[in-house]
Amino acid sequence: MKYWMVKSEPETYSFSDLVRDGKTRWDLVRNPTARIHLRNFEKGDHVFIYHSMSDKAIVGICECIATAYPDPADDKWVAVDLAPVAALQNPVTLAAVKAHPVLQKMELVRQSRLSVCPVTDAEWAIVVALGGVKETKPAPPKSRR
DNA sequence: GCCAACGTTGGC
DNA sequence: GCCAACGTTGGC
Repeated sequence: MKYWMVKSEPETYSFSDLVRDGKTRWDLVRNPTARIHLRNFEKGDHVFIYHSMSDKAIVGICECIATAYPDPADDKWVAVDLAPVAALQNPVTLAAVKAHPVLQKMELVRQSRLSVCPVTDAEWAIVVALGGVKETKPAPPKSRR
């Protein structure tokens, strides 16, 4: 199993939107390097969600539930499907990442414009330890009678 | 195939 | 709002 990070502006699509939706198509990625990474997603890989711009923090974890397929909007590009796994209790901010001797070497810092990038096992463990993990369950079905 | 001009992303 | 970094476009 591999680890990844995808970025999104929370005003456009946030981790809480993903929790609400239960799963989502991660599409509209229009960068050649990001596409290479997306194509390497395997089912079961875990993925950090990073909120860019207004938040600038790693906020949650999701899982790849469908590997790359053509982006319905433009089949030159690809999409994957993601489902939420857990929120970070304390989002790990970009400032914290830059302040950490190991995390400051993350692709997130090295190439800030890349919207899909790999995360090493070591980086993953540190972020999870710093952030703490809170189970994110789909809303329980409403009892009806 | 090179490179200047322009566009986009995202941090500050 | 500015700018750095990177990508894309198009003239030559």
